[in-house]
Amino acid sequence: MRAKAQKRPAKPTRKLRAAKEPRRTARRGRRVDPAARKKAILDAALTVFAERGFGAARLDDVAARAGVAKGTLYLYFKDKETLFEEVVRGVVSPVLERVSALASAPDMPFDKALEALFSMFEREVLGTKRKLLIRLVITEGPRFPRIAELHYRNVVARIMPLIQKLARRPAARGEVASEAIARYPQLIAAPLLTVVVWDALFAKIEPLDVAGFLRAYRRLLTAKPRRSAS
Amino acid sequence: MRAKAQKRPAKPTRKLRAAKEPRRTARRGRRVDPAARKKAILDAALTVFAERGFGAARLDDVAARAGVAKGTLYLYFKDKETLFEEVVRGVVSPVLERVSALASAPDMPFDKALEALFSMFEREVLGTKRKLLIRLVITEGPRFPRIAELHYRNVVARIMPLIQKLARRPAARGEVASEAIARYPQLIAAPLLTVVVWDALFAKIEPLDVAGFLRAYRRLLTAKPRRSAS
Amino acid sequence: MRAKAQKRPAKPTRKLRAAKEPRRTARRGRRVDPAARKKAILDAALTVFAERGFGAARLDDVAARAGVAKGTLYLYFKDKETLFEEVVRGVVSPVLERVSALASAPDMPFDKALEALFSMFEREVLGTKRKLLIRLVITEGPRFPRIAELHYRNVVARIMPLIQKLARRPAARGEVASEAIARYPQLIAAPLLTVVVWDALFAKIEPLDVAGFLRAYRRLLTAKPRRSAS
Amino acid sequence: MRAKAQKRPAKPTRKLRAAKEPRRTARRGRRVDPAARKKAILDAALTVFAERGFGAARLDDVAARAGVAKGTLYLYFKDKETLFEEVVRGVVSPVLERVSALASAPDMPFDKALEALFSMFEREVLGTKRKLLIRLVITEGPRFPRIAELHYRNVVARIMPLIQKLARRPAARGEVASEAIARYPQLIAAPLLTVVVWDALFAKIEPLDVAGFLRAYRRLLTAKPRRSAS
DNA sequence: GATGAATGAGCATTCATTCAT
DNA sequence: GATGAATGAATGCTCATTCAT
Repeated sequence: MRAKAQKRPAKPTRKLRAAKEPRRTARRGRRVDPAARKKAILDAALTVFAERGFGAARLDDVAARAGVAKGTLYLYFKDKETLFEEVVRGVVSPVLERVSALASAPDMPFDKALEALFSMFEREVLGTKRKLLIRLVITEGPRFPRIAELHYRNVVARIMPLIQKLARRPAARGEVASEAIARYPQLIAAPLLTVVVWDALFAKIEPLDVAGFLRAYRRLLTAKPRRSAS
Repeated sequence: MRAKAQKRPAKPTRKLRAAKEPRRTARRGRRVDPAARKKAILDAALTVFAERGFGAARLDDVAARAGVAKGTLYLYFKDKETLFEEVVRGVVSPVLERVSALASAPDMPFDKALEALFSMFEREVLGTKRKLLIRLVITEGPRFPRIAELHYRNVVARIMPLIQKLARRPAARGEVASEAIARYPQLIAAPLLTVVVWDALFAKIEPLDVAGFLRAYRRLLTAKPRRSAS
Repeated sequence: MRAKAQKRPAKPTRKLRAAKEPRRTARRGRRVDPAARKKAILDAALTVFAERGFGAARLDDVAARAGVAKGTLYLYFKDKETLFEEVVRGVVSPVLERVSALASAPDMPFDKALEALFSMFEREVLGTKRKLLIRLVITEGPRFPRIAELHYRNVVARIMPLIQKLARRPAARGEVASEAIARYPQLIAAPLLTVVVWDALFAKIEPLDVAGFLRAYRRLLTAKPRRSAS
Repeated sequence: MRAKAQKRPAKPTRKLRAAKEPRRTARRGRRVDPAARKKAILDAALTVFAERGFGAARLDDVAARAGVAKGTLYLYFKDKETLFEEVVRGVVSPVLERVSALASAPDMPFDKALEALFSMFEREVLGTKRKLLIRLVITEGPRFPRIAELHYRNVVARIMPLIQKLARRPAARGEVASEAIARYPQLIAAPLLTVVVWDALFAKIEPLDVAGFLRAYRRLLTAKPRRSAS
């Protein structure tokens, strides 16, 4: 009996209460712009997913927070996974454009570029719900290879070359880190990651002076070495 | 997401013991040392929690991997959360001793100390299941304030002063980073965190030369500035 | 994001109420023989499936009727479909043996064999819950090709040759129907089907004298024609 | 059961109208005749109900197949049950007239009448969607007493007397079955039921020669006994 | 009249926890 | 002490029904 009969997404199983099932209510549609509603759901979902992780997040909570009925979620997203994916996708893209803009700035000196990059991060990521996304990706990435790949392709694979380009500009020559950064662009991510993680875990116990920390890191990257280090 | 988490042999609808089959009567061979059994459970739990996160981890899996019955878990741990906390606690402590040892080394130069610290990390953390713990804490910390605090107290609050002490030694004076590190010991954690996260997310897509990356980072920290930093 | 991550039967989604989820009760196992319990579930399921059809049947009802918790069903059956299949399978097999016995009876005259067959049907099928199964198969067969096939293989393909064998025995020669039955063994099923359907639909409105009806049918089959019919 | 019921194009998460796209403003071309629309819905519903059974049938599918919006169904029918009942009612009536015509034919010999009746059945029922209705009634009748009653009153209670009348005509005297049929008009239904069920379940595995089968059955009914039946 | 977005009750299935053996 | 069968709360998803447009 591995029948499978005809194909149907979920279950052939359902309903029929025989004869007099009441079938209740149904409030009216709030007549909201669908795009706005979709955004509300995505926002709510980002928060809930970030708070509890994909697995533990309850769509009931997402719906409640978005101010819609549970079933409405399924009008906009096929299922929990799809919702999750769209949350990830949606949060990332706007930032990417900013980064690209930076990289194409004609001849900004390396330290200026770094400063711009880091402060953009502070403003656009740390200052918003986007920082939740980063932890979410760290958290769920390994269990959802697609999420990791998506991020690699959309974020990592795009930002790293930009960083390398910056680091190799003539203006950067002679700074301690330019060579190292060109080879390990992860050096740029390291402090940002650290800030996000520290903030999530220890902010309440001992807040970190984010701006100071990032400034200190930038100095490391742009210092001029005496001779050659090590 | 089509992500369906780990592969496990499709649970085969437990075969009912043919009603009156003998039942391998006795306790089962040798009486296992309770401490060993507890350790087996903790080991299994670390793996399972790391693979799936706290929420998605199933105690069935932990029990199976530890080779005990599900009920047995409850003889050793009050509940899933307690087990989780003990996992975290148990993994961390051994490393701490190593770090303390480092810090008390009489007058190791800063760069040597850093090298020792990083390579200890490579060996004792990245090379073992302990790296799983780090992601686990990043992942679950915010949802388990106790875990975060525990970590802060046991790890962060102990290691940071050591680092600061190292960074302030006379031998470190004159290196670009010494001042910065003394103020932001998180600078030491940054590359380690980065390695752990990169490895978990992108290792398969584009592996990172961990040793090289850490070496490069160390160079940043120990470079001698030309005049003054910044 | 068609990730699919690692394979896992159902959903990677679950649990984690963060920290203090009560987790309640849990009555004791009734210490019933597993085989008996399985039978109780199958019995309950037959009734419920027959009452409402596969789709509309609620496992809650099955569990309640079997006197077990809902989760217990899943200890014995992988899912609703599997339960359904086992219900079908379980009900049919005992009857088959009876039929085979009939067919192997040395040289019972055709009319005796028919009488035995029909009265066996009355006793073993109409008089029991097995009659529910027949309607269930009619009802769900087309939507569950596996059920139909299963039935064909296990019931139809086994009974039809027996009937043909009976109809071709020398003792049957000369009776109106022997030739027809050999060619269309469905002739034997026709009255039985009719009884089952009539009973299910109209018994309350106008009961059918089943024994009389079947006797009348048998007479048709065993009458001796004057010359040749038609 | 792996059975997943009918195949339907995986519902593609309704594409939201791009927020302010024109909206094909007007009513949509020609105003359709309400009666025609009702008929379209009933036709669609018969198909869908027959394919999946009442419980598993989805009004979404009915609406789609009828080419109307889901809400429109409720302009024509109070609810799913009412729709179901009207489907049943609507399909049956036309056939009844044919049957009555048969019965009132002055003195058609019994075997002719039978032949006419059976071939009418082949043509008007088996050859059309009406055969779906029969299975539907068998399937859902017990759960919808109204449906069963309706059928009894409209079909059974009307056809049976006709058959009895035929069977009692002088022309039928002397045939094996005439007496039996007069007493058990279900004898006439038996082969028809059998054909419908066999066709639904086993047609693909082993098709039945319907015409041959019905002819053989008619011979049984019209054979002349040698002496006296049994 | 038509529409279809929104609603929310309903149900299959999972899994932490208990407890009789 | 150990076991694992049994429990039942929890949650993703479906779909009949409503109602603003």
